[in-house]
Amino acid sequence: MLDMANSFQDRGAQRFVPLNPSAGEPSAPRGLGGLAAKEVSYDRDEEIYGEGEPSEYLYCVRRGAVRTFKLLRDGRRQIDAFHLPGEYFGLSASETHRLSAEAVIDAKVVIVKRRALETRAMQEADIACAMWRLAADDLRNAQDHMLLLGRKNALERVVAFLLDMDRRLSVAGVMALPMCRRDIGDYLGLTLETVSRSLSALAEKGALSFNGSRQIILNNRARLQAMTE
Amino acid sequence: MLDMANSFQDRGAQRFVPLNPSAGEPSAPRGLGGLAAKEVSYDRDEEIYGEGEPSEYLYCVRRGAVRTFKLLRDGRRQIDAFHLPGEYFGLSASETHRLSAEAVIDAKVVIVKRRALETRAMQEADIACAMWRLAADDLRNAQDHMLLLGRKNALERVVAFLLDMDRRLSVAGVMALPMCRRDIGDYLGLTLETVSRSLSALAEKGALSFNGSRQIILNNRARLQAMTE
DNA sequence: CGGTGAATTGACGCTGCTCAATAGCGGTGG
DNA sequence: CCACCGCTATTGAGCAGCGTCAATTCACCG
Repeated sequence: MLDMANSFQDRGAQRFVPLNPSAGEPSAPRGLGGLAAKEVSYDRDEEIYGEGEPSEYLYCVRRGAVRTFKLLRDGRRQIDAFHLPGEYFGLSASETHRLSAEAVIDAKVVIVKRRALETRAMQEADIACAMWRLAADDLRNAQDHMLLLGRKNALERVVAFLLDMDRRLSVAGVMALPMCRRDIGDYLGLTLETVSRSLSALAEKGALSFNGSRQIILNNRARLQAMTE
Repeated sequence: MLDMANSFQDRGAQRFVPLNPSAGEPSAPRGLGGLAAKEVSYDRDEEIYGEGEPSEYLYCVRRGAVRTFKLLRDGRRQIDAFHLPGEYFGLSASETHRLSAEAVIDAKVVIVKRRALETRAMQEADIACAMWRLAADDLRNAQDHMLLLGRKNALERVVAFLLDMDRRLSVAGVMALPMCRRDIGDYLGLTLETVSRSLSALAEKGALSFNGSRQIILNNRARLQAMTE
């Protein structure tokens, strides 16, 4: 069960709040505060929900990766966030989704009925506080990302992305990106070509090493960090 | 007192959630859920709080306008949001502010101690839900703004800004902008010159009329709306 | 009126986009 | 096992939209 002891303390990224700490159960995990949960699988590029649809669940990524995004009528896409194992998404305060969600690669997610969550939240302040924290964590990420989209140049954006992904999914110093260059571009407000060129430039400078186009090793995190501030 | 009856219904923008519906009281308004509140005044461009400082209050704009923003080391600025009368800001889930806040013009704000709010929230789910809604509304705005910053061109950005401001502060079809072109640019991820040029182009096309550089009348809202979708 | 900060407008240049060609990589089947 | 195919990524050339720098002009206030 979700640890509520410090609901108001600064606790860092949401992914460290386990939906189901006794992980590994195949299906019907106990879920948030004992609420019924269900596991669902999605294929690569499969839609999880669409913008405008009723918002019925809170989702937690178990395996794979998910992108949430918005589209303009002519097809321009802005990816809001990538959601990796352990992270929550899809809980909206409005009745309908304000974003669409798709699996970046084959993914498993755990879902909890929003209605049940809200009912519990009206009774138990702990649950309501946890929901507040989820929204607040998303908001913080969004604020950082607005600075990136509004004021950083291409290289700074790519470096920020790499450092974020490195922190969230590196194993033994190697990150295996689940998403393609177009996804990265649509997240960073760039084209896939500009992303590719920026990565090549960083590799050229020795700031990173490739192990195939999606496996990347950062060679000097502190120096990269200084490039985005 | 904040209406809690429909805490989980889709209720639109946060500014319609009155902190103190019996407005007009000069000082010490009753505030959120009966919590002690205090009124504070700030001069134009005065700092309300800085990024990194402890987050101690929830703020509600009573008069004037407030900008919240982030800075890069070299001075590039991204304005996160403008906060107009009736709107809340400054409540962070973390212990420290992730944004800075300044008065755009002379402003009065009502403040409520965060500690008191959180104490109440742990007891009353209503309060916690209201806090969730505040964060969720901010998040929704941030998501829309990321699409704007990442994928819209200069003209589309300026049109989106005008429609938003028109909705939030127009009186009898006329909006009196409290902020300068630089503020608008830093909000839209543009330079002040590009903002000025876009406004001139719109006036040239007859889409809007000026009454001095900061008083603007939109002439065809539906057509403008179609330009940003 | 005159002064000061804000806004407009112009000329020019650069960053990142567009369009296009090529190279790499992973999966599939002969 | 390797040849092939399709998708992804890289790289190049040219261009355009927005930024930069600079010169006026405008609006507000003493």
